[in-house]
Amino acid sequence: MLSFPRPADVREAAEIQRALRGRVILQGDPRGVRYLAALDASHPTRFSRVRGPSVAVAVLWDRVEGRVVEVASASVPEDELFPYVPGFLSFREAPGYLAALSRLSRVPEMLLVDGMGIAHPRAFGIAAHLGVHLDLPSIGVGKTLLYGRPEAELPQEAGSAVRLMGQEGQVGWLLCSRSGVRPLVVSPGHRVGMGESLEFVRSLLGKTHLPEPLRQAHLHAGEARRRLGG
DNA sequence: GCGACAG
DNA sequence: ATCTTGTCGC
Repeated sequence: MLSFPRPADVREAAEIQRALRGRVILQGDPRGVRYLAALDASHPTRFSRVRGPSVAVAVLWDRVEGRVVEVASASVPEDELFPYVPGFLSFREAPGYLAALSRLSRVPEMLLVDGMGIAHPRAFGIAAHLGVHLDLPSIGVGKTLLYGRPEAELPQEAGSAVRLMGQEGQVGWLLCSRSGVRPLVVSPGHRVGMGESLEFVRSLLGKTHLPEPLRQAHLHAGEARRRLGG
């Protein structure tokens, strides 16, 4: 697996993003995908009951059976982590995800990542970065907005969506996963079309706020981290 | 200069 | 991101 360089600072990180963003391909149809990996991480804070390392999780999800088939994780000590800076999440979380993915017994056909795809100030959020790095189709699903302006009033009805606009056109969608909840921020990462990214995430919605594979990844990440912390 | 700011 | 019971609304 290719190395994932750690930038010395935020300026260098932004240079890396600008150097790689041109590789993003915003076309592709993931409807036939069966095995995907959902990625989420759990970090301790000074308010955490449990101290210890951060944990990154890759959940292998079977879209035909609609269930988790495998869970892999990797722990990363705080002193190895790039700091959290909005706009630079990939430099903090991608190394752990790459380690977790390498522990899966099968290479997923695509990635579903907790965070942004191209709905990002430099059009290169963590889903785009991981997709380009691994040359895999990827989609970002965020819980709050980082970049972009909704084209219309926020969607209220379950399954409805509005376009999320950047300076040069659409960068994603705000998708209402359940009636009355804050919409999800859905954006293509790599090798997936704009409309296709929305349809794909819709196909993974269950009865909760997050798409089921990401919800499972979130649960497993928290559980794994608490297990390590004692 | 001011506000905004994924996890 | 984390902690956390009950409680209110679709």
